[in-house]
Amino acid sequence: MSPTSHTDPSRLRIATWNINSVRLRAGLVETMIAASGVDVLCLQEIKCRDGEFPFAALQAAGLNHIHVRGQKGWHGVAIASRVPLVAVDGPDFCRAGEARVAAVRIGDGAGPELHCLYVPAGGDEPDTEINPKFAHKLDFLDRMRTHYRARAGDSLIVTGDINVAPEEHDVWSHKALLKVVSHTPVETDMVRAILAEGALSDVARMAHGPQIKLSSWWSYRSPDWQKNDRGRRLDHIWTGGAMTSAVQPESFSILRDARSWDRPSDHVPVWADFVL
DNA sequence: ATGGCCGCCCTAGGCGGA
Repeated sequence: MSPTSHTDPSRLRIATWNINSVRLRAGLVETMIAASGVDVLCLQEIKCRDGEFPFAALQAAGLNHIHVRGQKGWHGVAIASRVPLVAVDGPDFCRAGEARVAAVRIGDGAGPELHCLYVPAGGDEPDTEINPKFAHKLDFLDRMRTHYRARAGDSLIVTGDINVAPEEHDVWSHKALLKVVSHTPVETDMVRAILAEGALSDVARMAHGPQIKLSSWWSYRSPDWQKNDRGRRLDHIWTGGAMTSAVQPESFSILRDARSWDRPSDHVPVWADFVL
């Protein structure tokens, strides 16, 4: 099992998890909070309206401050926290007007800014001429690039389901996935540019270097996800400015066990600790 | 690589996920 709750009040454990319906999996969210000792939880694909969010379940688990950006049936993101949050206007990355960005300041308003993102998956064909979903994904990523470039040096924590596995060892087979949406060169180059121009650090690779295989998502279609272990690292925690020295890379964790829970999400939780 | 699965919706096949 993974590290459990910690006692240092200045240390915040911040997690991201694509939950694939928060109403269906409110119980798993409670289990995850207990298993991880998480203080701030960023959720994607909540698949509900704001008022349908399972506030009581998260509050029962101690996350009393909740910011929801929902929509009916699809997409939707939320941030739930043990410490106070101040909601801020999130950057406008989505030209389709979908609920894919939630943004807060952690604490009383002077704390770092935290972004919870759900980047469009992009459909099947990695060709903007024939696949509008892929064009939408690239547009979303390009808006991210422009935004984070302008904010290089700011105190930022950027989390979420980025839907891109940017490095060779972020997929089970680099060669096999070069033409598969999530690992095509146009996408991986874009993510590298966002990180470089925004002076953002990828906490997973701060912790593990470039050579270790890491995954946070395994397809539902696999008859046995563990047997072939054909995963991809789609879920990310990036730091900017002072947050790059505030993060404790050795705390970085992927809760792989969660993929074997009863009726699991196809993504598992990812977290890291921050000393603020 | 594929599609084997999964969850949503004015309940049933279509859409989206990645």
